[in-house]
Amino acid sequence: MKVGIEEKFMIKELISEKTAEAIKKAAKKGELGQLKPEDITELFIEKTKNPEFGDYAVNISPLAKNARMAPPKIAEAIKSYLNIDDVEVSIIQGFINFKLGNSILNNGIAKIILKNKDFGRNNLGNSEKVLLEYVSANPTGPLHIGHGRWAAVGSALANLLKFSGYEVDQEFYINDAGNQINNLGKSLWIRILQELGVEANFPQTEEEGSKNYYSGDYLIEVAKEYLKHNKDKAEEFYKNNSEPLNPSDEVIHKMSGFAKGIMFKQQEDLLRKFRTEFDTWYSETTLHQSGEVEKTIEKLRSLDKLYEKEGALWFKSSEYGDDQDRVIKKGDGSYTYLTADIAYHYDKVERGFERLINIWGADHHGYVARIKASIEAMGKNPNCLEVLLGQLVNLIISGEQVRMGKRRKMLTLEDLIEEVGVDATRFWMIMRSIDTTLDFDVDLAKSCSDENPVYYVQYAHARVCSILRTATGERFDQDNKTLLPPFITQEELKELVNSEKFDKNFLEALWKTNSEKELESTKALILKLESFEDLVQTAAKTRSPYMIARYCQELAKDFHYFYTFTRVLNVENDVMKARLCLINAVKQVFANALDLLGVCAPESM
RNA sequence: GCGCCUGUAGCUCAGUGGAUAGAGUAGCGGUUUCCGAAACCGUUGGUCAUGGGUUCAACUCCCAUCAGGCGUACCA
Repeated sequence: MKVGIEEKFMIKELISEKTAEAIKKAAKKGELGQLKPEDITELFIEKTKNPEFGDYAVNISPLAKNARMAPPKIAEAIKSYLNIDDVEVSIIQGFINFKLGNSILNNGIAKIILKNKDFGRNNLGNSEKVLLEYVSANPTGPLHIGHGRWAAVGSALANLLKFSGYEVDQEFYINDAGNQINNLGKSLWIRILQELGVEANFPQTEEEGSKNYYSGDYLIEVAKEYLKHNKDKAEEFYKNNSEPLNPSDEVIHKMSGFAKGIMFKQQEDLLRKFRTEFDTWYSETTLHQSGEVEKTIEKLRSLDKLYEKEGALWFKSSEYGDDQDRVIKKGDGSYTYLTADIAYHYDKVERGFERLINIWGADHHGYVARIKASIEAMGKNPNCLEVLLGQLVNLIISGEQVRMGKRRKMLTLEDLIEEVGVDATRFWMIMRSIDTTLDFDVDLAKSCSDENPVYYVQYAHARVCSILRTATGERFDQDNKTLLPPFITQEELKELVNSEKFDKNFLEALWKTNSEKELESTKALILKLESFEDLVQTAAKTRSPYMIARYCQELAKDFHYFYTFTRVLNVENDVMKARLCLINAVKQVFANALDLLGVCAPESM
């Protein structure tokens, strides 16, 4: 079956277009007072607050100013030109309300069956080439919970943007150069010495430089791994480096190289397990080695954006809105972190990406102005860079807040996933707007109870599947002790939702009932399903995967409500078929939505 | 001091300048001979931090104040 006109449009679009037409007609005829057709602003179609009013509504009060008429009169004038098939139009004060008829609702289901996996897909992005960078952790230790939030949100956002017609590349910038990497090497050296039985300790106080070491236990394993293959080498190093805290550059280099290799591999493996897949792993070191960093400096120099002061080289970022100028090359001749980052972002633009989206922790927000300044200084449009600043994560364990410290003992992302599972962790990480500090309640996320929104959603999906299984399974007749044939065979069920030959007429049976509850719950469910398309666009536009998570909860709610009042099986055959088709649509929408989140939609649980 | 984020029900959070500010959870009271009760229904609970301003209309926009978080490096 081909997609008919009715199935092409979202209900909101349909109402919006028809209303705009009606307003234009009324304005042309001079029935809207002073209002001219060009005064018409974008109409805001909303769901009604109260179902008694109808299903959708548009508030025409904003037109009152230009028209110089009372809102109810405006509404009356517009209404007389408003004619939408199978939609009842009514007026209450400044609102025009729309009540949808059955055939519009049936079309909503038909659209889902026809579009299937592509229901919700749209072309908002218009193939814009996006580089989405997130996580970008230092390879100096295990990923922590905060990284987990960006991994979950970032990968979900990537899915969402792709679904909305953007061409997305996901990238992880490996901060594998600079001081922290040296510190990592020095720290590993101490662990290796300890494994060799040498007296070697991390500095204990800040004065002694404890901040410059990674004293977490995880390096013990790395030290053991190193010694497995390089024991002789380590002993040889020790002969020439008797002071544990002052190894030679050669030792530091070897140690940091080994450690970061292992750390990076661990991060990569964990992220994959967490369903976060990057297209590119971009190493900071390669930026230095390829001369990209030098080239960037030369470019800025040639544009007269650099100057020397107090033995350092500065970038005039304050010319572009930054609070102050920034050091590009330190007094000791080395570069700051910013320098490579400028080169990196310039490279992103040079690679042909039209939009750069970064997810950064809020603790990096001071960086936004400098990077934007550098993009502008290099002659590109700084607005192509969108930085999504996410607030941090607090862990709640047994009702108490546990603060994360990088260099102390901590709960890593791996531990969390181990305890809570990938699905629950992802859902919890995604379900809040990134503007708010996330309280991650480990006990709640772990609990397989009604308190856990993940299971609430997954349970709804499993319930749908359970009905479908029951529908096609043989039944045992208690009274006669015999087996009855299934309600419907596998083949019949498949035919019912076959998008090739789909005939929506049989959906009329959904409305045969006289039960208010059945009608109401069926209608609410269909409206929720239909609204997914619009929601995806809003979520993509505002870069808000959390909206998808909320939607899943709402859909689950509407389905459970439907389930409670409306039986699918053991009803008249044509009604059953129509309802089976409806719950198939529910299953499909859950699958599409959960897929965007990277959360499983289980058949049973 | 300055900058960014936050402040909405006991708790965790939604809310696009528009109708009586919503959900989950907690509390209280109910619902299962019948497709999965990991569910559902009802009910209690609000000075939308405070004070001004703009607007026909403000939780929403602007200003100030208060509170919390995060920044404010020749660290990354």
